[in-house]
Amino acid sequence: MYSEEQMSYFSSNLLDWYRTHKRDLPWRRSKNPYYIWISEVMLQQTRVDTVIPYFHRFVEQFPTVEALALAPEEDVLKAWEGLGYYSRARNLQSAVREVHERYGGVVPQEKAEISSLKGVGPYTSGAILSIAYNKPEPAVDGNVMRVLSRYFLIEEDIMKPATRVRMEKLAKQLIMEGTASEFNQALMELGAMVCTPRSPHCLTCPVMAHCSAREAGMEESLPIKKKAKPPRPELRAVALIEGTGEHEGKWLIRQRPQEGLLAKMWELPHVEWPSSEWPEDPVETMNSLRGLIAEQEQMTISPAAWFMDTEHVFSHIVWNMKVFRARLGDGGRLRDGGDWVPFHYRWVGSDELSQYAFPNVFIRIMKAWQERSHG
DNA sequence: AACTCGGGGGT
DNA sequence: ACCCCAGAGTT
Repeated sequence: MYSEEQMSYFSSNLLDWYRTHKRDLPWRRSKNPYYIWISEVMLQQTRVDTVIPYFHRFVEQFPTVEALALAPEEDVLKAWEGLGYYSRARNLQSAVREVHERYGGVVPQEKAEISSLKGVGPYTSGAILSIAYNKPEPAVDGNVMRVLSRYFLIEEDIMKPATRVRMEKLAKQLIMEGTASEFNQALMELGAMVCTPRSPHCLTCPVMAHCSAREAGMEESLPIKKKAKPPRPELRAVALIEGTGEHEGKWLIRQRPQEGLLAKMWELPHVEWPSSEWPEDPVETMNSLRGLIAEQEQMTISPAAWFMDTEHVFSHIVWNMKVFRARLGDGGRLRDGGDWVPFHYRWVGSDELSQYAFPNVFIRIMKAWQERSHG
């Protein structure tokens, strides 16, 4: 396929480069497969600098497989708060519980076994097996596909599963005997530090001499990647509900359903706006908000004033949000009778908020609220 | 193959 | 205003 010369040059030069240039990252200070596993899950779709503080806190709070297996799920979700893709945290704990119970707490070394764990896909299984156990398995992520597509000038769409499979075969062939752990990390390190998405630093690249894209002047136009669809807009009206009487000084929050977007996270009550744009008159918006909350939440509120606008961008949705301060109607009581209520509600004071895991957008709103009410 | 699932940093 | 990121699960 590719010349032996081009391949062996790549492997040996990349390895030499990595040994002298690798960053000192927290998860590189041990080969504990449990720590490697945590880091790899956190690093899915997330940058190194973002992950570092979360990794430190997480391994301190859950230092062993057993500690994580026995922890309450809500504690794990709280430790993940702000990192995003929260199913990663729930899948990780579920998988760690399986390792605890079925494998006696030892992360399995067989590809089939480790791949069967929740949240452990082709990349993560290869990364753990190679980095922690030095097994010659490929670990192909976005960095690796970018590097390989350039060095070997591969013009296939990296969004296609077939392209990743091809890259895995190639990446495996490139692993020299006994070097899997270092080589796979070297590939990713090159992608992160040198062979970057835009304006790659070819002049400092250890394998530039035989890089096919560089020779062809195509390093900036690879890899080929089909454009993602833009996120669909959603309007959402948020009720910032302040308690009265026995709930004075508290806010009303609710927990999201077990599955789906932001599963099991806590949030401020809000409704999707049934139209593609906001009314011009905020009074009309507040009246409609009261009606929607009454329909959907079986709860009467009195919206009092516009508080702020904000935006929250997901990969596939963008929430365009209007936040209103409000009080609870019906004498300030939650309806707790036989009516169907879709969410689990709770009154909490500002000192209790830290016990609950919130998506960042609601943390931003609540911070703005605190700053404005008692500066 | 297409969609779901967060959030932030780089340019 | 985009782009991308140490991806995996579901349909």
